[in-house]
Amino acid sequence: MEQKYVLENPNSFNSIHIFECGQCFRWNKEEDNTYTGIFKNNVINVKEEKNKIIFSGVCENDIKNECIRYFDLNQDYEDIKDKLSKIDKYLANSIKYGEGIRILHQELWETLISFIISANNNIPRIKTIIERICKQYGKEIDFRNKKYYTFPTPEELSKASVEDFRKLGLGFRDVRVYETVQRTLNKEIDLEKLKNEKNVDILKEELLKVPGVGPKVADCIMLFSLKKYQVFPVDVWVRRVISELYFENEEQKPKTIQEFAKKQYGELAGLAQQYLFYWRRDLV
DNA sequence: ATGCAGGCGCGCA
DNA sequence: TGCGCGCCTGCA
Repeated sequence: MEQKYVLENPNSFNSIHIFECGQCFRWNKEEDNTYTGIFKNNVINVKEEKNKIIFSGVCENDIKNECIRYFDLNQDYEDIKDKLSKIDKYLANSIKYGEGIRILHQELWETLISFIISANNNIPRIKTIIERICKQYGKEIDFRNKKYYTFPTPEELSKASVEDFRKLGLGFRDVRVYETVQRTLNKEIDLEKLKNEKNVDILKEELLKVPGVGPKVADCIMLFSLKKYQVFPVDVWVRRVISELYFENEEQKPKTIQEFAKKQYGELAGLAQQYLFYWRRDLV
């Protein structure tokens, strides 16, 4: 049965900015320019109308609570943008460009596997691979005469062999994902412990032990799932944009970029990263 | 066709 | 500790 939640007078909410800024892989644009996506066991359609956002879909629990958490609706993005815009004109400019960005609160397990798959990969292919995994191992949910598939739990994914992953197109990431599933099942990787770890340095150290998780992937997981707004993932685009804007286009090392970001943007560096990334990647 | 895409893991100094 | 290199795959 379909549920509905209407957010009145939203601020800082733009579907394109949110779903196309590179943080998520399972939201797709519909013919009518709304977006439909799936998180946990929820299939949600997001529709923007004048002065309101309409969330509708099939939800295990209360759709309002699910959306408030997932879309970070209790966070004051106007305040965040004000603070960041004062830092420098480049950031202010990119914030104007991606004013409706929000950092989604995505499930740790899905984020972990998705970003292991993202390594040395491109977004269309990442999305295709994830859809294949979900269709093969997730649970089916019907919504408006279409079938959607949940992201498989560790138990569900444990049915896949390395060869199965290879057939789904993971390439050399097959062993990494397989190993991660196994280690999660035997509790060598403890998802709950990771969720509860407050210290970002310890958290990163733990994430780096996971096969297929290097510095960049670990940062993405911390920002996109564990709400660590201070971490600043450095991918090729961020490296490019920071080098161009602040280092006279001289390509800097990731380490230099991170040190710079911490100094320049402080505790909200991760948010700054999203605005800069979205702005720069959209230029091409 | 060859290079490249939101890196990682390995081997070597 | 820090570097260089190879890697599945699909697409331009």
